[in-house]
Amino acid sequence: MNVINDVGILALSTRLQRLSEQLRKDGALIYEAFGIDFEPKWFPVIFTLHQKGTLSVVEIANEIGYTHPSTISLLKEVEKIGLIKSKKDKSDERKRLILLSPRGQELVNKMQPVWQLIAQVLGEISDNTNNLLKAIDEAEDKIAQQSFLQRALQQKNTTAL
Amino acid sequence: MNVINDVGILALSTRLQRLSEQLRKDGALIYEAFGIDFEPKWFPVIFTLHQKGTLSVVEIANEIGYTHPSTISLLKEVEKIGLIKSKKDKSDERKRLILLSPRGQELVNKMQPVWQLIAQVLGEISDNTNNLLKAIDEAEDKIAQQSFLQRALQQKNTTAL
DNA sequence: CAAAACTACGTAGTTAACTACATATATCCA
DNA sequence: TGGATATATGTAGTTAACTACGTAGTTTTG
Repeated sequence: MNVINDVGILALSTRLQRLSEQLRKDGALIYEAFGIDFEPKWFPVIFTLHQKGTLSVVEIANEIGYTHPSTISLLKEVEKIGLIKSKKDKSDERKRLILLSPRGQELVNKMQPVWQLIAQVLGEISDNTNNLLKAIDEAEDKIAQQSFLQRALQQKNTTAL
Repeated sequence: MNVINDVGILALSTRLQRLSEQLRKDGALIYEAFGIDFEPKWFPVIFTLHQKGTLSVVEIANEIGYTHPSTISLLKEVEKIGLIKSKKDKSDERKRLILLSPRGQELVNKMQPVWQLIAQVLGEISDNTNNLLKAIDEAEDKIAQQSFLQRALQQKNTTAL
């Protein structure tokens, strides 16, 4: 992976993706090592429900930053293994309200110390001269002010490329 | 995206992935805005060939940090639109040697100023109190010393969870 | 020097996200 | 108050990575 590390900023997206995938893969192995039947990709959904209680499909999607179809398929998985349950919202028949099942709650409790350990180790990995998590926050803030595309188009015009 | 931003480090992988995707999407739009028929995902392959000249499939895969099947499918795409060509290695009949076609070379030349602009804008976005690219480098260094999994297992044993 | 092991490439199938579209219900306003 | 618009959910198909496996050529070694 020489070239891609060397071009630096140009391959930023590739680098981000690679690191993300690596962490997720090891994450799966960590749950396994603790004898917990849980996949890292379920974390956003389960943790959000743990924090917020009962939410609709779209509310969950917004919380976790995924599209609603992706969220639906995640919900299907975790519903299939019994971590959540769902019911129609009686005041709005379009909505399906999702919440943790007792088994889901139980699993969350069991995972708490593991999450704590994971958080500690991830903290260790990402806290360096430049803190990775803070760097993400800061970059996302910048993009929120003006997107990557907008910035590029502005440059294009000012430099008359 | 409240909850996932709030849990901080626990959702690191998700955050990395989200940012990566966002950059890639805007990247595609930038090439389009410059009238260049090029997809961000081709960048690692094309740039590597630009830098290194002629390489085999597996060599490219190693350079860009992808598996060789993924690399093959990328190569198929860029070969289809004529940016690269390939030939059998005569000293090792198993190998297929890949290099930029004249048209690929030409496109690279045309893209140089755009890459420069992209690099500048990405630099702007990622250079904050915590520099994102450096933070990635530092985190990957740490992982190279001892993986996320190994660190977690070590913790597990010392804390007798 | 032939069998075993290894390397390079390729294909098939999987996965986890996406976009586009469809349908049902709710809300708004002329 | 009913027709237009908006919202919530769901389905189908796409994409871009992956793993697993197979084949062909190369190298090593008993």
